[in-house]
Amino acid sequence: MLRIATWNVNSIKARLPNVLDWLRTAAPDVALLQEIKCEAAGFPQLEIEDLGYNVAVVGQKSYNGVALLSKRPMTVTAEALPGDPADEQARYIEAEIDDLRVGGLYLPNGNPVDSPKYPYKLAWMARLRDHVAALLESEQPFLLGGDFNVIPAPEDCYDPAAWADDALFRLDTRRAYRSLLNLGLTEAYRALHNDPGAYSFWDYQRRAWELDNGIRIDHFLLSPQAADRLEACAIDRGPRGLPKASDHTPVVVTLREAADAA
DNA sequence: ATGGTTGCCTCGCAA
Repeated sequence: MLRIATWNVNSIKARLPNVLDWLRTAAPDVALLQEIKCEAAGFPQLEIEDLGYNVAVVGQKSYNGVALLSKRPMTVTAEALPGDPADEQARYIEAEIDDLRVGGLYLPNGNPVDSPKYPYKLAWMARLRDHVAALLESEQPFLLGGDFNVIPAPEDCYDPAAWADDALFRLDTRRAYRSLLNLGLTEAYRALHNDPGAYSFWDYQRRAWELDNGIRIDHFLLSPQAADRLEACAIDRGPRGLPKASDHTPVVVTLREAADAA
């Protein structure tokens, strides 16, 4: 089995004890981290390597930033989402691990929707769609994991009406997300569970965690060849309830090995 | 109730 986690840690420096504890106990084979909020030189590489991970980082000062951790050998295949060389935001990292292509992403938030941030989000999603189309051409199994900043459906939100015009839920956002899925991808959690209220993010404000006012925005999208190997997908709410928690909690997908595929 | 919280490394911006 291959277990892959995604977690928006909201600053790797502020979260290091929580992240190290979770990696030790959950011990995923691969971990995709978002919002590390530091440059590659400031990433706590040694502490994570001590847990048995190879480390690849696409960093940025203060904002964004993604990392890919793998206990197995990996080859980095991309350090930016193709399609806009002028885009300097650190939001995408991709590697080959065994026969699997793994992309870790931090999709733009997009709020406020009447600012340039929203068109940037939609443009980023269009670039992601183009990149997925290219990956599908190869027929190599692949998986995208990360903070998509997209609430796919009303059951993924504690109060859909309140979020109707938010950049994470408005119609144009969900339309772009569906057009990505319609290329032939499988969203791992929803393929295996039909429970409403399975959230991955709770705002720091307004006692959102205590009231379970959450949203589900951290996802795994699988190519057909990867979806054939999908075994499980789970949200680990544990880390969100600990002191000094990130506002996101980890999601873990389990794939059968290539040799075990049906 | 246009509030509230966290992290960046500033005295505001992003989420």
